[in-house]
Amino acid sequence: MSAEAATGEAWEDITPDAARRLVVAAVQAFAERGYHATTTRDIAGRAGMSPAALYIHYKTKEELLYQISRVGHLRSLAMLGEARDGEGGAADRLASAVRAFVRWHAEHHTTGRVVQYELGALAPDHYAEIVVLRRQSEDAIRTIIADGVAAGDFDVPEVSGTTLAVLSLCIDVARWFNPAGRRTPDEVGALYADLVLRMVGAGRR
Amino acid sequence: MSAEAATGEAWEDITPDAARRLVVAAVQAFAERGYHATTTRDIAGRAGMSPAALYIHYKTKEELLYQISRVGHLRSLAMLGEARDGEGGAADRLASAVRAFVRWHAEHHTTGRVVQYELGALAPDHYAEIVVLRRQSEDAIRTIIADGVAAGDFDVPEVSGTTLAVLSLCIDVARWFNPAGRRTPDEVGALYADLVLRMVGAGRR
DNA sequence: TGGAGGGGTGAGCAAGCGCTTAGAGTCCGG
DNA sequence: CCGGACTCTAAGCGCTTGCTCACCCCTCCA
Repeated sequence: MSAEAATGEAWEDITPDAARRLVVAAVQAFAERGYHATTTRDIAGRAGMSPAALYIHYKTKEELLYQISRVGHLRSLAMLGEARDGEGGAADRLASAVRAFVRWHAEHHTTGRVVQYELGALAPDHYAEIVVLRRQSEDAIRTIIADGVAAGDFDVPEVSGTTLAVLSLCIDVARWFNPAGRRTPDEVGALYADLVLRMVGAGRR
Repeated sequence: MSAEAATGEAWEDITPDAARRLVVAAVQAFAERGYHATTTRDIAGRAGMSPAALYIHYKTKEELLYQISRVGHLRSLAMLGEARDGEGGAADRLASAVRAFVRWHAEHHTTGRVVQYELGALAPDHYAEIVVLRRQSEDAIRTIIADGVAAGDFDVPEVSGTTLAVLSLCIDVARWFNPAGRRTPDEVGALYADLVLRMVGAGRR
């Protein structure tokens, strides 16, 4: 199945409705201001509730962040794992992975910003768990690139460094993407897929 | 003069010594924890002073951040401007710019993190000023790429998008670079310069 | 020698934070 | 109809924050 079959955004699966509204509000506030500059009063206000209501559904403010981070990372991993295990050569799979990953970060740049840039606010045990997920995502990309090199389809002098570069490109989209800008998520995805294939020297042989 | 002649790190030019120690302490604290999670007590403690001493040299906590951000951005701009105006073809100048920029972000990743990721904590007037500097840095890279396309040395379907991609690569180094890691700043700079030249299709013709 | 100025500290202020608690309202099952 | 569970609010607590102030010490100059 195509890696581009992106999982739905939103947090529709979160119940009850109040818990979902809090998560959505937290994502927006964390993305705009960062975890530490966001207050529980701010989150609750955006969700149309009192600050105390937050603690009915979540143990702490940090647990909200953890939930957002975990779900976001699991989605990333699912997307990249799907691309790695897809059919086709390494070039097709790499292009597919980049298109999907870039598009996700563009379409869900608010979630992306929280997921990628608020790691430092996680409690140590939560952080350790998230790091494992991030490592697995990195491994998925590295595997595709290594496959390409092994098959002679790619010309890559340094697989790990190149893997990091590919991830940097994809992740950083969350930082700069502007929905009001001139490029759609699909357009950025396509451009970046092409740029990445050039980086790995696909098609030079 | 070569763009790689990087300006010195450090903040040696800041006087008096106390003001300099406060800036150095602030850079470290902001890089580790982020602006909002850093307290004035934390900064002052790292500088070996009392919290009140901070206000002898700086009007507010935000002014400290602004100073760090402004100097960092001016250094970036000087570096990139120098590369743009350097001698040689677009490929040489682009490679030079990327090598210098990446190396700077690797060597000074603490400053780099503050400069690139704590923009949201700046006061509106300071933020507006910094955005101008960032735009100029982006323009420097775009100019080199446009020159390459015009000269027929580059094969770039979308100059602006590619410019953003190049900046993403360079900037993101500050986020992940680890001095204890296996790559030196020079090695990352060289790898990234190569990757960027492939991205713009230099040497394909 | 005394005063001014610069640099610094300890103590504190006003504001705000994350989180808790007592009480209220609603809904549902017995 | 009543009691329990769930959800929520108003009010508040203990603590921390950015910043200020009164005072002190040291150096320099007239």
